Amino acid sequence: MDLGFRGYGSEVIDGEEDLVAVDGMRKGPWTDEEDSTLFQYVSLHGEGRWNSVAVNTGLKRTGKSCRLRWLNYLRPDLRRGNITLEEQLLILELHSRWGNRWSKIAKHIPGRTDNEIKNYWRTRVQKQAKHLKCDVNSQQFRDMVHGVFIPRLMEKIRASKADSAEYSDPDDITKIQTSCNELTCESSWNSQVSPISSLTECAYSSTGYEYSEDNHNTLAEQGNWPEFEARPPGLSQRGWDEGGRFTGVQEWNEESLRMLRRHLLEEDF
DNA sequence: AAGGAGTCCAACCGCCACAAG
DNA sequence: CCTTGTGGCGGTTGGACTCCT
Repeated sequence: MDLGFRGYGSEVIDGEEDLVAVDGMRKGPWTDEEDSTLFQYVSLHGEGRWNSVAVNTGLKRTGKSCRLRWLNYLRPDLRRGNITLEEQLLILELHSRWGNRWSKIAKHIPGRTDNEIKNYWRTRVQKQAKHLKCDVNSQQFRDMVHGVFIPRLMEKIRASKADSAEYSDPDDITKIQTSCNELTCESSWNSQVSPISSLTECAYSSTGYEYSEDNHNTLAEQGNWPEFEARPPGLSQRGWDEGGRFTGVQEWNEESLRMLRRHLLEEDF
């Protein structure tokens, strides 16, 4: 059965004894035969009761292992291939809201597993944070995500869409903005989605303003609180400390943004 | 060509929540 | 209430693969 697997080591012959746990259950990479057995069983009987899957099929795998293999690899609705720009955008946005709630994030990205998203985050995003000497869980990094990574992704999406007939006018950023907003603010999302972005909250806190709808509306009416770029007077002009460490939203200015963008271009994030 | 370093990702592990008995 | 079984989740690991020197 060819399911288009891209995994490695689907046939294990040598060292087979290393793959058998003390309870007689197999461990390690799945063989094509095991995959086929599990696939046929779940296709026929549906998901759930994973321990009974192992019992009824004769697979020497734990229920947990069967469940994981199905969810992360055999499920027919899985998408294959690289994470797209739009998916990256969603991951960044959703992670900024929910943190490491991988399964919750995965539910909003059709065809992608929590494992895939988690791997993407750890290998790509955390690497960036490490290079920038920035804690991935810090407010600073969240600021960077919203202030630089997301705009950069949106620009990339805009550039790629500009090649298609759908977005024939490459200068029309509004269309892309709308497209991205649709991606990140769909009404189908559940009510736990924050009405304001963490970026906005952060921008408020950096000024000493408490966020409230009244405050927000007043400032918006005055036209001086558009979003991230709105930086109240008197804040530092530096975005980096002496050690090359990124220092956060209160330090945003043109120079710090240029430095960060240059770094990202070099890294091709 | 070789081998060391870095990357990617499938799979495992431990913990937790929840339901049933 | 406990205990046990089960499924789900996030963190971590290990090995194949790729890149770089």
